[in-house]
Amino acid sequence: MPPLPVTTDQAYPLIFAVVRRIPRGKVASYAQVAFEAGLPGRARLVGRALADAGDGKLPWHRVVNAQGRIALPKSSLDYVEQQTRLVAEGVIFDGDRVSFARYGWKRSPAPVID
DNA sequence: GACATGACATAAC
DNA sequence: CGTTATGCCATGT
Repeated sequence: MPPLPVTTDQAYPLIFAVVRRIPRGKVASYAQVAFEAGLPGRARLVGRALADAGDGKLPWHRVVNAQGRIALPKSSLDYVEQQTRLVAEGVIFDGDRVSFARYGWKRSPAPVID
């Protein structure tokens, strides 16, 4: 079955709920947030949701693009804000990128069966 | 309704 | 590393 159609009014709360449970010091990609929210393939919608957010409590800074980079113009104040907040949480930038291997949020760490 | 734009992703070259 | 192309979906003109 194809993904159920969801209006943005319904989608935003789902997206925010996922973003809210990204732990401190961890990051998630837009695509991952969309996926966890039950909206596969809607990464762009996540970006819009965060841009529209305005909720001061929302840890929007823990969402970066698939390359581990901040998805904002480097010249923007929001860029600096996001980077500063991440660094404050202990995230170390490798140049302008963060390592998903070290800081990527894994909802439920898959137990390795050997 | 066509067209452009964007806090995106993926693949190909 | 880079650029281009394609898919994607909501908004604004």
